[in-house]
Amino acid sequence: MKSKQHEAELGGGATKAEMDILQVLWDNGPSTVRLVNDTLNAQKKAVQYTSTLKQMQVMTEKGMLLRDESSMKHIYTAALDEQTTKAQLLDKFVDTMYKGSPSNLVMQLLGNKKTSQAELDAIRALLDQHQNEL
Amino acid sequence: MKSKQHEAELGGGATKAEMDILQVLWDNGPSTVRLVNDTLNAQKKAVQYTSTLKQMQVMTEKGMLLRDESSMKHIYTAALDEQTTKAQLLDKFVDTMYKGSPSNLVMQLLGNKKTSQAELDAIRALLDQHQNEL
DNA sequence: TGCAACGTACGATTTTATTCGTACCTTTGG
DNA sequence: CCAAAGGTACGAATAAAATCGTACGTTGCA
Repeated sequence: MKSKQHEAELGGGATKAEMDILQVLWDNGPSTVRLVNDTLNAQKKAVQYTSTLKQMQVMTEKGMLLRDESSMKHIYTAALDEQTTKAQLLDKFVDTMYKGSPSNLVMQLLGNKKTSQAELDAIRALLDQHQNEL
Repeated sequence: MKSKQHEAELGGGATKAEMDILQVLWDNGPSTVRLVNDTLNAQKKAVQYTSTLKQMQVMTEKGMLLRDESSMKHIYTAALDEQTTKAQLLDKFVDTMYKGSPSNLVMQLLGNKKTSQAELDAIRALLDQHQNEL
């Protein structure tokens, strides 16, 4: 017996290297390892082709990626879409950092010097819009 | 030559175990390893005293914690306060997950089923209040 | 046809992060 | 005085994440 093998992960996991790969797949759509690796390297992340390959194979085993092996050049796709995944991660972030309270996070955001006035206006607009949709 | 020894970390780091310890220190103020360890165990995290000790020693080396060794029972303090640290982590989170745009994060929050109406109201109130303070 | 280019599989290594065991020092009560 | 309780130091064992090297199969084309 192992400990937990896998089970679609995410919601709990996704390491830095994994997120980098997921982001490329979300941005480019279904891709080959070659494309993902080239993209990563173009982004300043020096990494060997086989490292990316291995990483993606592992992610596939974990259920984070789906693989079409009908042709020799396997095509990978992120199992979950960007929004769903990020919503889960944000949720976890809010839980651990802000005791599960989104408003606490916003409070932090407001006090953050780096949040520009334009951003604040945008946030307010979003809130207004959301209000109207109810 | 190593690779980078340390340099006050944070802004880049802080693993799960480290965050747990920091949170205890923020909640309780300067504490002994004993108190931190007891707190962690009370919180369901079963961990040996020496594990917590070692972890805190490593964190001290990294500059994340400050240690007063004037008495035999060393007293540890988080090097950075809670708000500052969390602001940095939030900043990083927004950068990597929302291309640096806080409003994108809020958009996600609004679409998140788990964000209650009460939370939304609270967020609006915060925004109004913030507006008035300008 | 034969070889260079390009792919995948996979074991092994390296690097971090975590957890502990053991040795040894200090304080305190009987 | 000395043993028990409670501290710190530190090497080492585990676990988890990330990176590569090497072996080997497939395809295109000179």
